[in-house]
Amino acid sequence: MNTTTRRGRPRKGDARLSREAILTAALEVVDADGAAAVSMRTVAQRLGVDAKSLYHHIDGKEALLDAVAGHVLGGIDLPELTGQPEDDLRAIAQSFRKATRAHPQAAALVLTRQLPSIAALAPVEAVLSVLRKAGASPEEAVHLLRSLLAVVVGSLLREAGAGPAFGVTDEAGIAHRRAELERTGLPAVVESAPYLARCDHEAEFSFAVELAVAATMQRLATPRR
Amino acid sequence: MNTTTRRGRPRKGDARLSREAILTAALEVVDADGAAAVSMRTVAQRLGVDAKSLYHHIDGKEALLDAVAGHVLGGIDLPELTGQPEDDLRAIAQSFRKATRAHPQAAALVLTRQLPSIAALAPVEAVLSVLRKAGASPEEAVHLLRSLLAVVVGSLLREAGAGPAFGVTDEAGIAHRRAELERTGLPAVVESAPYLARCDHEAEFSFAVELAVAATMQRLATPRR
DNA sequence: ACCTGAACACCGTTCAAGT
DNA sequence: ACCTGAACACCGTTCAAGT
Repeated sequence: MNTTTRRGRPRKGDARLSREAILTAALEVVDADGAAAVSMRTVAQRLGVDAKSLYHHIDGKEALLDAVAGHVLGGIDLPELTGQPEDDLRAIAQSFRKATRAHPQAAALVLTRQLPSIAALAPVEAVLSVLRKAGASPEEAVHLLRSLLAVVVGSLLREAGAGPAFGVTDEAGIAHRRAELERTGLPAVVESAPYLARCDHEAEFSFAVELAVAATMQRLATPRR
Repeated sequence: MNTTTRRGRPRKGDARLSREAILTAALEVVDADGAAAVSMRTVAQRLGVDAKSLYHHIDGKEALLDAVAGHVLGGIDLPELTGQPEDDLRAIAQSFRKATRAHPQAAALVLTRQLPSIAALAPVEAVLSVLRKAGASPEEAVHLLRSLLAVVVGSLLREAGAGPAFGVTDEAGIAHRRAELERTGLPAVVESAPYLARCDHEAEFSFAVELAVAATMQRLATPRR
């Protein structure tokens, strides 16, 4: 036991409060107890500080959550591009997934907040440049980018447990869910119930990305107008 | 001015409080002031009732929001199927969009909540049956369904102003956004800035759906394994 | 059966002080 | 320049009453 813990007036000579420290503390709260557990008070407590002190460094709770989301998104580790458009698009999508999987409890935050566009610029530049090299016009590249982003966001949102989902990953739950689906009596649902009841998120993500990449390449191969 | 307004003890002989009435009131609050404005107190006030009374009909705030989301999702008006798989998939996607556009402020709620799978069963049955008729196996139909759902959810989430977005719809904002994008100096971003700065949500939705439907049909035309 | 008063343990945020 | 005490106007929710 050393001198780092104190009661009462905390951290006299310790590191000062800073935007960076607040952000880190907030992310710790998210990772530990989920995004719903973030409050000015819980974050401040983790720093041994009064909640009101945070306002000297951050613009309020909404701004704090935006900053956390931006921070996670900024953690994307983009792949080196190979020049093979299909491989590169796949790899960028996977790096996006990796960034959100690093903080599962923060995923919904990242996918759901209106982010300051700047935060996501690096991956956007990467996708656009791959599409341009593959023959897309600057305009078409934007449409394709948005389609790809929709697939990625929609898939990761399902994985984060937000958004409409049907499948479940634990063996116990699958059987129950399957029985539930079969009881609906809807013919196509019943037929697909065994597959609808389970969900391998990684496989589904890859499937969806694969489909989107194939569609993209197919479209670029077809001369337009 | 008639006798419907009262102060103090409200609605003596009026319609009784009910789950249905609470749900409607909550949706009114969402439509009027956004999902963030929903509280047990604001909803109760709209019914001329104490907040605590709601607990006799609903399981708490989270359950209330789930119910509102389910209610909006339940308002989907599915198209009659034509037997043309591509047309049918497109039409189902558009009916999904229509349901969320009917309550724009509730869209994020619908797209973001872990819904009781039952709520979305009708559209799921529709999509699965179209895919089966188009030649998909029960298993492949599920993967394709999930991919399509991801595209739809991701696109609508962008439209709802949640999730990462770049474009803007008002002429005033577009110029500003464009300048901002050009200042980044990222070559592909700069090249596409004029298109990146604006976003026609309906067109982007249709584009993404079109791409996904094309990919789906292409895949079903290719014999698997 | 349904509604509420009193009460509790929380929130985010402002502002005038304190060092 | 940075932090906090006092204070305000909110939250969701429980429980013991009241009708």
